[in-house]
Amino acid sequence: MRIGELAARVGTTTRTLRYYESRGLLPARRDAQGHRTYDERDLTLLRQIRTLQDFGFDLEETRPFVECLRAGHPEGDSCPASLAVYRRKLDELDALIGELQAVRAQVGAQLVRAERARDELAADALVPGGPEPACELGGHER
Amino acid sequence: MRIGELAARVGTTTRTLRYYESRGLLPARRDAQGHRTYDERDLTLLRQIRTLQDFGFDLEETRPFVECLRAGHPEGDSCPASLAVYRRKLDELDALIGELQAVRAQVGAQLVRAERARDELAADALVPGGPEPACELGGHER
DNA sequence: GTAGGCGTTGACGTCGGCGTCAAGGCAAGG
DNA sequence: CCTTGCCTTGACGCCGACGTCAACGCCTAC
Repeated sequence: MRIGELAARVGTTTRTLRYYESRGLLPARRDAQGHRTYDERDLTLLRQIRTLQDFGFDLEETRPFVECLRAGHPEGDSCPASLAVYRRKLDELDALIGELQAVRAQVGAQLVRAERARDELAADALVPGGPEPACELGGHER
Repeated sequence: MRIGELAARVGTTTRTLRYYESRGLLPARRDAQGHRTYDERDLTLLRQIRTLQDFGFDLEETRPFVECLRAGHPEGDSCPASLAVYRRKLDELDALIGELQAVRAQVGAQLVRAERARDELAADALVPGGPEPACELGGHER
């Protein structure tokens, strides 16, 4: 199988495969014409890389998985180094999610505050007598 | 106030202020020496930018807030355009947090699965008689 | 012969938000 | 006079994961 076919089979581009090779992640054999040649094993390696990439793993973080497969293990995560990457990623994700949730809360609060301020200004404009600055003790209507 | 002092007062760098100016976000007056000159209003604008940046807003997304302040409003989020940015950001954050939680769940599941597979292999190695493939009906000990 | 379709290497572009020089100006202080 | 310290503009570097273009080679089909 040549580079175009492999790329098509995993839904990526030839440029990407050449890039992986330049990073030493997915080296290729060459045929008589100097064309890159891949087999079914490379397909497995590439699928592993792409799956992790889809999860947001850095390319370097996929390396232990690829080496694990290349070492003959049935799964890319059958090796301690891969598990370590999993755990590190989980920590990163937890930290990031926590930060984002904090930011979300802050921005949400800002929006509520700003909308309330806007509505109060609008209400003031509708009442020519001016806004009621505070609510005195006892009933305030009539 | 010149650029170095302003930068120090908000805890950023002169390079950053010049970058903001190049983006048209924070233009500066010039003194007789051609040095950039800022006043307290610029300090307010800059603090608004930095606050939003810390929340993860793109520089372009801070522009409505800055223009709102420059238009004389008391707060950067006193204008509809700013509120729209808030809402868009909340949607983005919700989407992103959701994606990250989904990824977290997937990676967590992978880790559990891989660890279990590893432990089973280890247990097999400890039992020379070989692993018990399945649990037949009835008690299985003694 | 030639056009199409595959492959090759090399090199520059992209995105955002700056960091980091390089080379120079101008003013105050010793 | 010279140093120190602030400022100026201009330009390249960085990060990751490729996209895109250029110029070329080889094989096959018409």
